[in-house]
Formats: sequence, structure tokens, C-alpha cells
Amino acid sequence: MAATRTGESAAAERIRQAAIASFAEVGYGGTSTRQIAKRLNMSAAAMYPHYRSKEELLYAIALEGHRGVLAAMRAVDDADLPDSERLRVVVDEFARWQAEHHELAKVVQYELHGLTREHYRTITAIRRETTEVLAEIVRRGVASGEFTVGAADDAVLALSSLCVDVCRWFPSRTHRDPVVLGRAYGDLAVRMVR
Amino acid sequence: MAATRTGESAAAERIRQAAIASFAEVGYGGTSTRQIAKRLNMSAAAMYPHYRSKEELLYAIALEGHRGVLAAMRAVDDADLPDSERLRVVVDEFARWQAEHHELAKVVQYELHGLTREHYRTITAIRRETTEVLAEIVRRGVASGEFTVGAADDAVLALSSLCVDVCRWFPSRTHRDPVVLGRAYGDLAVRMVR
DNA sequence: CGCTCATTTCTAAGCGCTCGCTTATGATGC
DNA sequence: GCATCATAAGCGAGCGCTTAGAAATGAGCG
Repeated sequence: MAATRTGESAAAERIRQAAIASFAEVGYGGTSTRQIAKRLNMSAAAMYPHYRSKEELLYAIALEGHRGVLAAMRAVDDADLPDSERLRVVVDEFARWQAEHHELAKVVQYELHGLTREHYRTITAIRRETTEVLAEIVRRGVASGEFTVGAADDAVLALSSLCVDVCRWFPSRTHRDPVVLGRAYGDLAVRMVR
Repeated sequence: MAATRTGESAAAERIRQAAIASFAEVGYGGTSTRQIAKRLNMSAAAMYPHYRSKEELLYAIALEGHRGVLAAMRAVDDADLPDSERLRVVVDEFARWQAEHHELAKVVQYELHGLTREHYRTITAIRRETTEVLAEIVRRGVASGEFTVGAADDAVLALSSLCVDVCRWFPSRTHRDPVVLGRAYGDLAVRMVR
């Protein structure tokens, strides 16, 4: 998980991790390049050979995060499963991912306002694919009659919200295990549509 | 709605509204006092007679928002209703509030990291009361047998997430009417626990 | 292996600008 | 005529980012 991306230096990876922690804690606008550097005991100028600007660093993080969650969901999505089981597995994975990567997820979900218009468009295209994974499952469940929920669109929206919001509060006093949380949310998701 | 608070000047109200819009758009850290002033065509110094610092402005907004949503939910909560109906009405109101006040809600949900430790504690105390409104309903529904959901705590968490997350995406291409959204989410909430 | 040399990545210094906030002072209204 | 609220001006600090040059790195070759 969060494996070093091919063709990038270890320093770039460390810079991204430090930026994720700071963006998640005090926001993109609340973080200075000097603060990120300080977490790594390096000078602020040292990150410029790796990322040409603070915005490009945010973009790299946003790409990493959005691709990560989409890949994770597609990896567990199995169209041969019964609709309910299929939904349970995917929501389980989605919620678990948000919990396991809650700092990265916070940046992914709440700090996109720092992106340029063009970068923002690239990112939202990936987001639509993520939603589409859920939408396809719900549509098929409704068509087959296994899901009885009326408004499929609203259900997809609600399922997304359920999972996305995890990164806002995780971990809490009562919930610190991403696996346990994933299972619970998978169950709740099925209850909501069946 | 968003009525002027008693004992405060109209200018203070206008400053708060401008700050809400900016905090929601680019975050607390991404907003400067000069930006807020510019929205009102006044000098940055003009807000200091009303709010002693940028943090105190955020705190005033956070208080307004948290008290608002708590009051709204308590106003519609009716313990005499059947458990399902009671939950539906409260979730309807919660989701609708997040949609109607989505800018204020964004600040309330995502920008609290800008608060001092002490102010943060005051705010989280109000948050707990809000969650408790939902928790009470779910607990009673489970106790009476009307709700069949197993883990009541997880359900409360999920219901909160459902509503809170509305402010992140509202309005969207498909959803621009808070009333319609509230009804849909009220139904989904009942499906989830019954 | 040891050596050279080009490339990459680091640091210290600092540029022009903006930050949150204060001060001194003029306008407004009970 | 006194308190309130606005302004312009500006303080010290920190901002994103660039530069100059030193140190580290890796490839090619004896």
C-alpha cells in the first residue's frame, strides 16, 4: 500500500507524505512550504527539484489518492457475485480505504480547491469513475429486483457520502479498526438498498 | 433563517457572511482578512472593532452553525412519534439544513482546525449534543424492536455521515432542492435501521 | 575496484509580496 | 460632545519561489 511510484525518488515520496500530514491537519492554505520542509528536517528549497510548486505537490497527492481508491474498489468488484454481496464487498473496501488512508483521504476530499482549474478537471474525471462503480452495482440490483430502493441515484449519493465522510472523523474513541468499520458499513449499505 | 443575532450590529453580521463564503470556498487558512474585507468593499481594519481576530471570527461562525443545526433538529424531534417517523423527520431536517446552509455547514464541518484548543472544546461539546439527538432515537427504536439494525452505534455514525457529507457536494447537477433531498435522505435513513 | 565528470539534489540567502494586526486620525450619529 | 466605526498607513513576520554554489550521486572506463 502507498507503494513508491515507479520512476520517482524516495525524496519525492517523503515530501508527499509530509505534505499529506500537514494538508490534512491544517489545510492546503494553512500549510507553508517551510512547514512541510521542517517535518523532514530539510530546507524549503529542497522540494522544488521534485515538485515545481506547492500546487503541483497537491496535484500529485490528489492523483495518488483518487487513483488509489478507484483501483482498490475495482480490484474487489466482482460482477459475478449476487448484487447484495457485490455491493457489500465494494462498500466495505471503500470505507476501509478511507479509514486506512484517512489523512490522504482528507486531502483528496476537502482540499481540491487549491488546484488549478485544469488539474481540478482531471481529478473530477477520476471521481466520476469511482461513483460509477457504485452506480453500476445499484442499477443492476434495482433492475434485477434484489434492491427495492426507489431512487437509485439518491442511494448512490448516500452510499458515497457514507464512505467519504469516514475520513473526516476517523479514528475516533469508538472506532480505530478499519477492517471492523468496513464490515459494519458494508452491512449498513446493503440494508439501505435491499 | 440566519437571523441577525440579538445585540450585534448589522456590520458584524455582514462580516460573518463574507467570511463564511470565503472560508467555504478556499478554507480558513486560504482566506486573508483583506479578502473578507474586499467582499464588503471595506478596509481590512474595519472588522477589528467587531471581531478581535480572524480566529474569533471563525469561532463566532462555528458557534452560529453548531447552535443552528442543533436547534433545528430539536425543533422537529417529537418523542411521541413512532420511532421510524421520528427518525425520518429528524434526518430530513438534518440533511435539509446542511443543504440550505451548505456554505456555513462547510465551515462548521471542515474548518475547525483553525480554532484555539479552548474554542475547539466548546464547539465539540455542541457536536456531541447533536449526535445525541440521533443516538437517542436509534436506541429507542432498537429497544422497542421497531429497528432491527444490530450495531446501534455504527448506525448513528452512518446517519450522521449521511447528513454531514451533504455540505461537501451540495448543490450538484442532479440535486438543487434541499426539501427534496431531505425527504429522500429521511427515507434512506429509515431503510438503513428498520 | 578506484577515478573522473556530468548530473542531480541539497543549503543559505534573499526577492518581492502578502500576512494578521495595530496605530493615528477623521467621519458619523445618539 | 462623547462613543462608535470607519479609514489610510504601516509594523514585523512569514509567504511562495528563485538564485548561487556546495555536496552527493551514478555512469563509463582503466
